[in-house]
Amino acid sequence: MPEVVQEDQAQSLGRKASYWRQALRRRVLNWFGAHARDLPWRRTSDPYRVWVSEVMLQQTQVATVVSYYERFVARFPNVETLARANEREVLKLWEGLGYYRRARQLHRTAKQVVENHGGEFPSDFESVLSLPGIGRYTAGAILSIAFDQRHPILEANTIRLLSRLVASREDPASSAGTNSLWRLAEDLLPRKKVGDFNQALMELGSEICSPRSPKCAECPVSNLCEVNRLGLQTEIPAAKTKTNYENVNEVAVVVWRGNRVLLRQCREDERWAGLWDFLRFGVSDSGNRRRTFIAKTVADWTGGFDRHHR
DNA sequence: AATTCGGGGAT
DNA sequence: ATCCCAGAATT
Repeated sequence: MPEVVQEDQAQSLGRKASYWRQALRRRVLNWFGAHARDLPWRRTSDPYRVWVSEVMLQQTQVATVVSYYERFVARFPNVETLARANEREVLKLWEGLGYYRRARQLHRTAKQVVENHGGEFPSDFESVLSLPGIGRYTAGAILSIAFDQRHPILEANTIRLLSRLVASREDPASSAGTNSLWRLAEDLLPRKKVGDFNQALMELGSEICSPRSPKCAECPVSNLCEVNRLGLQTEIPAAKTKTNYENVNEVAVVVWRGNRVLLRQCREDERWAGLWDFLRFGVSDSGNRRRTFIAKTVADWTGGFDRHHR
């Protein structure tokens, strides 16, 4: 019976995947137990402090955050003291960290927590997610670390780690790539010690599974890792497509006739496709031939003003 | 989907 | 020099 055979294969694959996940959870957690760095925010499960650390750590390296975090929670030991502070002082303690919107939103959120949640940091996902400056990553991190709730996380370290574990060729920056990584992160979660597990993945990504030359020889999950098996560490994840900025010198010519102004509609194959613009010229080449060309083009367009204007 | 927000660490 | 960092919000 084909159906029975298919069922057996599916069950077999399911058992394999289940074994793989369990082995991975166990090894990741054991490794973390032995190698976790002693970071100040790991000495507490106070949701307020976990929250402060997570916001400070957004796009900011651990080494940079430590001293800022310690100074901040010393001055504002709980959500009430932060809510009562004035914004200038909060910003002053943030000075040098960058992304200053985070400080303002942290302050706003503290006030909201006092106002709407009786000063107790909310513990349900939707409430936390709705707070200013808290997205899917930060909400999952706070709830898993502070309350051991079963929420996945996905950020710089685990994007790299998970992409390599399954040798994903998808671009992690694309929405499809991001979606499959979130799904994987969710599949991997253990039932207990979720916060430890999430932190362990990040620690592993940061300390072992580094961008350029990952230390696979020291990695506790190297023999569960598809990239390691294939030797594709330098290929995966795909390099970020860097936005290239080119300096452009342009001159725009504004031609008036009465209360009307001359515009042209950009071709589909140029920048501002389909949009209306002044006559615009690159001036990287400022030689005479270029000037002649510009003068002639302006004359042509000006001559046809009545046909082309809008 | 692409940009913006930033200062500093790692290579 | 260049890449990258415990992302979120906006357009």
